[in-house]
Amino acid sequence: MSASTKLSTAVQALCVLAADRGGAHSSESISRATGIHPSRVRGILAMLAGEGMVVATRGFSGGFALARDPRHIHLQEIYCAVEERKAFHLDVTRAGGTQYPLPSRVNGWFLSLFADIQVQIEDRMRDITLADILRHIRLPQS
Amino acid sequence: MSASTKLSTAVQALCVLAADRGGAHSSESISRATGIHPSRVRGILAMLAGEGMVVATRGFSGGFALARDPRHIHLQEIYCAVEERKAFHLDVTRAGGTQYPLPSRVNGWFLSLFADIQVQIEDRMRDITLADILRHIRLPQS
DNA sequence: GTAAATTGTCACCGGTTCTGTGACAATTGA
DNA sequence: TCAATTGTCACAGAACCGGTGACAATTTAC
Repeated sequence: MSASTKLSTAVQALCVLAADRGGAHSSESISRATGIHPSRVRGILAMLAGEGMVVATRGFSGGFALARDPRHIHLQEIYCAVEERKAFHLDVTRAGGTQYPLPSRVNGWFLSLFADIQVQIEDRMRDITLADILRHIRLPQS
Repeated sequence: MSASTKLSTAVQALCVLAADRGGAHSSESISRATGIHPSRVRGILAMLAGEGMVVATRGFSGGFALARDPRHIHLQEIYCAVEERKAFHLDVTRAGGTQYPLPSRVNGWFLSLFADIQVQIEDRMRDITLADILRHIRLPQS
């Protein structure tokens, strides 16, 4: 994994919110715009709300809205909010201790390399804002 | 996922081969050094043999041996040989055509971003050779 | 105060992928 | 001829992911 589809889903939902910042959008309406199941929309936007990118209000006429200007929402934030596993994940649980020194040495080296690459990727994503994405995909304004 | 354990396994096996280039190493002996199942060793080294990094000889006193100097075996080659899926994979099969224009636009944008990142990662791996890895892990010479 | 709308969250199912393992044909040298 | 070895397939178990439904908690409208 891996960048799963969660990242894409999150960005799609944010695009809907950014396209009309007049009021709150329900998960139902976001689902109509994207084809994503409402429960999934709620689950993913709840993660973004937990990181302060989105404001979620319950109850009648509730829904989701952007908490900030799209120019100040960075792709790296979105990525970190929805992806718990790193892009390059290496399972080291099976590196059998001292019996096999080679696997643990190699895995240790890989872990530091992957951490390095991860930083590189996140730096790259830190330079991309939601406003940039909106500009590139030329969202058909509703 | 995505850098699976296959990459680590491949590097471990190559380290064994590089540590003693005198003769061929059987999958059995590589298994003893790494704890990896012999069948798995064969499967992964067969991929590397297909890309010309390793020479595999069948029959009595057969086995695997490096085909080149470790200074000329690059991590990027190993990675491409064993990993069929890209690190950043995005499943776009579910982007439902014209009914939902937003998902396909966002996914298209992501695909190009991920392709870019993939190039960055592979460039990084192209600068690392098997000899570099051996130096860093200080392989206990047999 | 009651009802409706909405989020938050959990649980379940089905599909896919990965790993570990065994088995066996093909090949090669003694 | 026989033993050793690769190449390759198949199978099971685990883990993960996406899709879906259900329901409690919360808030507004009336």
